[in-house]
Amino acid sequence: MTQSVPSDDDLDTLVGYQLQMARLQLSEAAHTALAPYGISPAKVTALALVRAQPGLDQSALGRALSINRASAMKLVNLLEERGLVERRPGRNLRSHALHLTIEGEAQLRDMIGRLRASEAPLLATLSKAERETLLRLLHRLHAPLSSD
Amino acid sequence: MTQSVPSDDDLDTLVGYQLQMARLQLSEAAHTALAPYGISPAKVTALALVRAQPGLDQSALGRALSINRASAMKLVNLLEERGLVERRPGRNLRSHALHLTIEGEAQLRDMIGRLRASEAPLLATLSKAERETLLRLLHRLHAPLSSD
DNA sequence: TATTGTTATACTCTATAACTATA
DNA sequence: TATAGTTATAGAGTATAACAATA
Repeated sequence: MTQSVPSDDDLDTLVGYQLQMARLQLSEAAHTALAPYGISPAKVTALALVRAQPGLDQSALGRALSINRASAMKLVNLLEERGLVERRPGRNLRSHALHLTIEGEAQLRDMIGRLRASEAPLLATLSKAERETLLRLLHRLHAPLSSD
Repeated sequence: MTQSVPSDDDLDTLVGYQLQMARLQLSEAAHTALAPYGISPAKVTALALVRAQPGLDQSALGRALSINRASAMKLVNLLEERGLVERRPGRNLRSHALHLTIEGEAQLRDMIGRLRASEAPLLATLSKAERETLLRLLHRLHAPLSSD
């Protein structure tokens, strides 16, 4: 049982480091949970964004995911090939409006359920109140302007 | 101002999702902060692990970073080429003991300082107490057996 | 001029598989 | 037999650069 002495060059007090370590802890379980769909957690995020903002275009999707247009293009191609997303005529002649298919809606719900079940045992180390605090603080970190 | 209604198929209440979104928020600043060194945050983590556990071998480093032996090999090759890490004779004839060089020690301290400065403005949305709570909860998530 | 989609190409990170040497 | 290092190869994810069509 050692007494930790926080220091200025200590990695443990960097939020970015702790985020990455915690994410590693959950990511293996997440990939396993999604194995039946052969899809990555990041693609589930993309599907959820399309569901939350039906009709958004590829460039907007890319910006929300912090990837560029070309990468968003490849992502949408894959999701469309699998029948989860469709490109409809957009606001104007050069953009596409992205929408989930019926199949995409159904699969997304199941994927999210699997993800939730996969992280439950790893969160057992925290109380319900602590889990809620963690979610709230993380949310404020990436959505500082959100009011809810 | 919308009232959020938490639902079972809501991505916002997945810890893994919130971790990834918060990490994205910090990662651009982190890469910029490390640009003078042309090194990624993950490599800084590797250096910090070697500093914390001098003499550990490549396989152990890989396990700590959740990457396999072959990937750890390439990582150590790069860090050695840059003169930050050295391979010394290990416990036995088939393993190497990894150590930071003097230059590695110095650069690591500066890298961590840069990372700390880079995340400060992004953490301004949280109070000091909230930042400490966040660090503590994240730490417990990935180090559930740690006693300090 | 600026934006959207598209394509081609390249880079980073990681994995798998196979091999050698050592334990 | 099992483990540590090594090498070659492949896949995922992303970026840059260039172009066409449209705003």
